[in-house]
Amino acid sequence: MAHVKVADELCTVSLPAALLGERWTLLLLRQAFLGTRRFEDFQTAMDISRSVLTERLGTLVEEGILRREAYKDVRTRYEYRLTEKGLDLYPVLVALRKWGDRWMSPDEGPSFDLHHRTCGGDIGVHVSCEGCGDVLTARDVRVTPLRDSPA
Amino acid sequence: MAHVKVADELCTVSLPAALLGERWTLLLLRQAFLGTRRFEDFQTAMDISRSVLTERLGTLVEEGILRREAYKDVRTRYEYRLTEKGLDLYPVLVALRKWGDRWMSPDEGPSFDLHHRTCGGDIGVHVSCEGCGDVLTARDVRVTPLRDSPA
DNA sequence: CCCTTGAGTTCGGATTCCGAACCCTAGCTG
DNA sequence: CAGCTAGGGTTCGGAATCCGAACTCAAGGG
Repeated sequence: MAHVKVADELCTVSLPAALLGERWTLLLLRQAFLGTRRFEDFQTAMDISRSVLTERLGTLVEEGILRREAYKDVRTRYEYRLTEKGLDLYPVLVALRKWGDRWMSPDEGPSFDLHHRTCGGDIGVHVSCEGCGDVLTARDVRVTPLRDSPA
Repeated sequence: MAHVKVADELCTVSLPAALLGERWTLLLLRQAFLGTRRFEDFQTAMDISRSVLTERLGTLVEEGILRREAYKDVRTRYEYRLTEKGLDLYPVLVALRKWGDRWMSPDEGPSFDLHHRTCGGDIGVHVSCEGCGDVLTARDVRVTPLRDSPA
């Protein structure tokens, strides 16, 4: 995370935003959630330069979002797999996807579908109130500064 | 969106990922959702260079996520406000925040709280099945490629 | 008139990114 | 066993971005 200074006002939005808002990182995670695991596969799927890929994979491993693991195929290979922490980013990616479906959908429609593995239903993401259960939008939420209010 | 080629495999995850995964963009949106609207306020709150801020605000306006509007204070000012399309990114930001709370929380805890405006309850984001209503994780979801399967 | 403020623009130097070439190790091939 | 190939990187020079600081420009204010 080269530009963590970007988020030096320690905040639980800006820290992850600084990490994920780095070129390629979100794309890389998308690819990981689609099942890509090997260096070569990331490289060809995303058409990213090898040096930058090395670096990004490295940061994500450092951050504990991916785990680098050797395994025996016909010979020793390495794979990058999502950790618990990484898998926990799923809502972010799905939210991105839902937004993309709605606002940036290419004419041919999305390139893959998501369904509930057991019942086959569509997947959704919702911001909701843990108290009353209502589904909320930005306007229904009140922000309360806790420390030195940010400007 | 300088590096849209990054996402030329047209996909409703990679398009937004390429847009938001650009340095500063997510931070800028966080700031916008916190209520920042003016050039100067963004600049000082995020400590971003003015030229890059100009450019980022520009792309977000082009993309229809922000709207630039003149208004009369003591004199004519400009503000950048979230459009409908922009507001609709809220789940992404909240998902980021939730993940940050869980995995990157600084010792002092988060710097602001979110509550349901009407009932005061906590805010959550969940991936769920629109069919059966279950809350899902990445492992509960099946991916079905629709076009040329991406490697 | 001169000063200040908001909102940018411009510019030189520092970073980061890119593509292409190179390296190293294991297994296979003959 | 010499040589070839593939996966997974590293290195390098040039191109694209980013940064901080200074400059611009218009509208009030004193």
